[in-house]
Amino acid sequence: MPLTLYNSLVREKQVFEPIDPSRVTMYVCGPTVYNLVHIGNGRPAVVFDVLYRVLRGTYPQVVFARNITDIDDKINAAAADNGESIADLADRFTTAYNEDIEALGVLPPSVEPRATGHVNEIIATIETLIAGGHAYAAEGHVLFNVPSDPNYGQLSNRSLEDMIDGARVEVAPYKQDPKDFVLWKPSTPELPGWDSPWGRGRPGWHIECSAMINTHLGTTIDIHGGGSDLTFPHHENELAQSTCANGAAFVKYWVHNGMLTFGGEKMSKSLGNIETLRGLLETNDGEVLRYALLMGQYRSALAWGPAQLEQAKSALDRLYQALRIAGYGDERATSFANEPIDTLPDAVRAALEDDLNTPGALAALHAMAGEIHKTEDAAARAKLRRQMLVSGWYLGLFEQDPVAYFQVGAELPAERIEALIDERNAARAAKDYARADEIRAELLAADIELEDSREGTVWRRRD
RNA sequence: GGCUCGGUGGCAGAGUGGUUAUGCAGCGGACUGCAACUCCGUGUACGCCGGUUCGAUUCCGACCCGAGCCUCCA
Repeated sequence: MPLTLYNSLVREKQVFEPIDPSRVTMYVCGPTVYNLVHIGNGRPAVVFDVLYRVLRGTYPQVVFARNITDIDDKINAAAADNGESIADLADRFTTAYNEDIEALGVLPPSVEPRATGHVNEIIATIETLIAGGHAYAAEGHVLFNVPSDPNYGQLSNRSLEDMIDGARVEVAPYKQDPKDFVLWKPSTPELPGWDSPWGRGRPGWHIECSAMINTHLGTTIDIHGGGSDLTFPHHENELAQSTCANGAAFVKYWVHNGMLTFGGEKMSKSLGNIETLRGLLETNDGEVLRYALLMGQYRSALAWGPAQLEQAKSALDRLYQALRIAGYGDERATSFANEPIDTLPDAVRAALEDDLNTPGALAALHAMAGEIHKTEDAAARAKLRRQMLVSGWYLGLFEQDPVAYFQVGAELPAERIEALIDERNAARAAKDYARADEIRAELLAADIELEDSREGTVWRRRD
């Protein structure tokens, strides 16, 4: 089965056929780094990480760029508030972002370009647009002339007339057309800025991505990803700029992830109903958060909340439980890094290749876990365990030792726990159940739970 | 108002023109000294109304409801 992806541009699922199978290119919009990211920002990081893993398992070379927007009015404002440079502020939050998504098991992209590192390319792109009659300078600004692009609106599927109706923005006097958008804007002396043919200023948001894609990936790329809320205006504008500047097709497959909802509403900074990733990581295993993000198909809105987190935790526990009893050795999912996609169990592969049906893949994983429990055969268990771990690599799960998964963070030292277990088992052997239960209660008071089995007693941390 | 996408059992969430995932929670049972883990069983789910069809949750139409975008937003 070939990989299919839902292409937002044509609004249907398509078979993925790369422009050049020897070099697949993907670009995903990363964060604007002016504060800590929230869990909603974690969704595209995780979703496109899974896609990256699938592509890597299928094609010999995948160039994946995920940008950092490090010049922006909010960054300027935050830096001014803190009395620090925008570079220092952006560096801090870039580091924080990478730490946070690493905790979600997200692999580093091939390249992580920053807007401020591409000002020359941005200026060059703007000059090309001006030369081509697609942009004009006015009062220190440079604007993209929307009517110069006959295809404008194709991605977000709206006509120019539609846009005028809903326009909620004040029309600046220097705009030739109300829909024109900024490529370059002037900076006051106290604001960060770069010299340009139009005076000292800074780039607009959309042009960064166009310039960075050109620099790192090429004029026409296979996949452009990002949140569905970026479709308009950000991606529509990128598409217009790049197509007009390059005179070539820009993106073959536009892929957009749906939003996280909290209490039925979109989780967003403006509504304030957000939870920072960092905050969630204080009380939750990153893999549990990742599992929760994978519980829904990436295009759908996904409900987020404490109940969903509990569900994710219980479900992931069940899978780790199966890995544990299957005899784990030293193998983890990372032991199977970059295994070709044809080593995946059919059900998992079929699900992932069907527009990244991660809930389907997780269901297949649970089926494997059930089989592990139902068989006594060590070879069968080993095979199933291997299948689970390979699947885990593709999903970015099972990166922990299955015993450690249940034990990290325990209040008591392992030696103390083991000693109590030995004492309890001696009591059980002597049929002194009162003492045995006393010990178990003592451990439970320290949030340590015991599991007895024929192979002996194991302990786990209770959450 | 325009453009999208949805409404599936208590919750989350796949999927399919007929055999109706999966997980969490609940209930009953097995296992266990008791638990835990695990296993087995259990719930006449597909917004509403028509239409097509031998048969629709799945296709078509209308309606109701919800979410997203149209301003920064993943």
